[in-house]
Amino acid sequence: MLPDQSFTRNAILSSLLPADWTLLQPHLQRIELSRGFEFFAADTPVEHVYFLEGGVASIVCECGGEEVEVGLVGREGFTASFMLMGTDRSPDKSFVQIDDSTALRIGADRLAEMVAESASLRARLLLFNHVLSVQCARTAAANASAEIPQRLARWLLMCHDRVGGDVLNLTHEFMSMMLAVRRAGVTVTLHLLEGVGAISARRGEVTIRNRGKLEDMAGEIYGVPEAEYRRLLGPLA
Amino acid sequence: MLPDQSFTRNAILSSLLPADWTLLQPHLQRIELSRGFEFFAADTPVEHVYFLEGGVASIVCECGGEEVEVGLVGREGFTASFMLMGTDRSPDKSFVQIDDSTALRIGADRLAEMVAESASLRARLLLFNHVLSVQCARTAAANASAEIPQRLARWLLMCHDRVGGDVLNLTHEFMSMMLAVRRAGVTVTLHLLEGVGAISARRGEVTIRNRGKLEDMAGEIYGVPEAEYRRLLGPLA
DNA sequence: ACATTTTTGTGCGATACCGCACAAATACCC
DNA sequence: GGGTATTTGTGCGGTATCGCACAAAAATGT
Repeated sequence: MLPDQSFTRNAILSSLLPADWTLLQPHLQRIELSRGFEFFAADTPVEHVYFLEGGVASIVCECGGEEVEVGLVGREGFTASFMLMGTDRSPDKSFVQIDDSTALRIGADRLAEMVAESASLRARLLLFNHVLSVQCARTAAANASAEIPQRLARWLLMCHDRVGGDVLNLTHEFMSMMLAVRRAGVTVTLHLLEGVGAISARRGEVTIRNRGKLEDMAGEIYGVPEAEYRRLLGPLA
Repeated sequence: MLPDQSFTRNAILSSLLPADWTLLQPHLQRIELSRGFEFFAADTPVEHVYFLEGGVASIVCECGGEEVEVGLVGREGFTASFMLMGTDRSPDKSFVQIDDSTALRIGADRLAEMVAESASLRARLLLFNHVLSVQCARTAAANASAEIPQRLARWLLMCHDRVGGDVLNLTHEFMSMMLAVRRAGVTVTLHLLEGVGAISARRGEVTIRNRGKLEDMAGEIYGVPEAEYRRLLGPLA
């Protein structure tokens, strides 16, 4: 059966008013996430909204043949937040980046109805959308002015924030696509981070060894969206 | 006195339902925009929301000493759209980039009340917020993968879309800050665009001569947010 | 008319990153 | 256990962009 509110690891769901939870709960369905699954496609009506309980979802722009990541969501939020704005689609797309987890999903139309009814539910979800906007703005700034080591450190930190442990299953190739840099550039930068003792890397796997050092490496480009989340939605349980 | 709905050049206001216009109209105040005026500051409660009737507002991140533009708004929208998400502040800031125009402003608190009351008003404003998010995402992608000529062409097009005529009053220094590139880089790139016949430039002034050529130069990185605007909010009058 | 400030043109050496290419290492499959 | 596919390590030449610096040109002030 479906979990009690206190037993989902999704931070938004578990912070809802009991009344709003009661509204949603009957329509939630637990789904196993698998690598590469698409939450929504570009310019296509979205079917479900997913409240992740772990793992990471990427939001990417397809732009000139390549895909560039513009957002990252985990159990602190949910996918397809644009549906709160009154559109059923977006020019971006989103997919599972790190799996090994579940999500609770609900039909997008159904959620839209409930959001229209309950102002408190709406308010909670809109706050997360704001945080996601801030994250995207910071990504734009980082892409314009930061160098690869800073950007990669920031990106690893954002993944680490959303995954249970310290081990991230990622290939260099994949990271290079997300940051829109050369694969070989990722390889040498990972060696740099390894040399400082911030991480250790093996085939298809990055392990966070020292968050502090990663944060030092990222500098000012990491932290603002995270602080905004805590300010508006509270600390992650 | 204040204008009739059909006489404001702001596209959002003039597309509102008459009932919503009646709600807002008594609280709107017309303001002359002057270069550098701040619509909102970082991490500071916003006082007013401005519906521009011309000119351009920049939204920028302050990040590591420098300012990077992450959004651009003109008479097609309004400032401080984050207030729709239930927050009174944001880590970014916004100011007048191109003046010579007016705006209709309303107290942010008052607008928040009205948005809470009127679902139709809320819906209209939220749609613009979505388009702004798409713009920001595209900016993030462009910053990651496009070169200066493409980025500058895109930026000039976005300004051109929002300003009445073909003349933009801008210094190289200012454009270099917005794109987070070297001032000298802007100078040579403007010469490049001039060489192709896309623009002509004089001290503190860029004139658009051939939009088509600018669009060719920008390529795929221009156009998606603009199409999303037309899809959801219709063509600009 | 002259001095001052702002803006633009231009050049030079450094460097971060690219595209490409290929070998080595590691996982996978039959 | 041997072949295949994937992932990673590494190097080389090319280029976009940087940081800096300085002079020319254009506006501004008195």
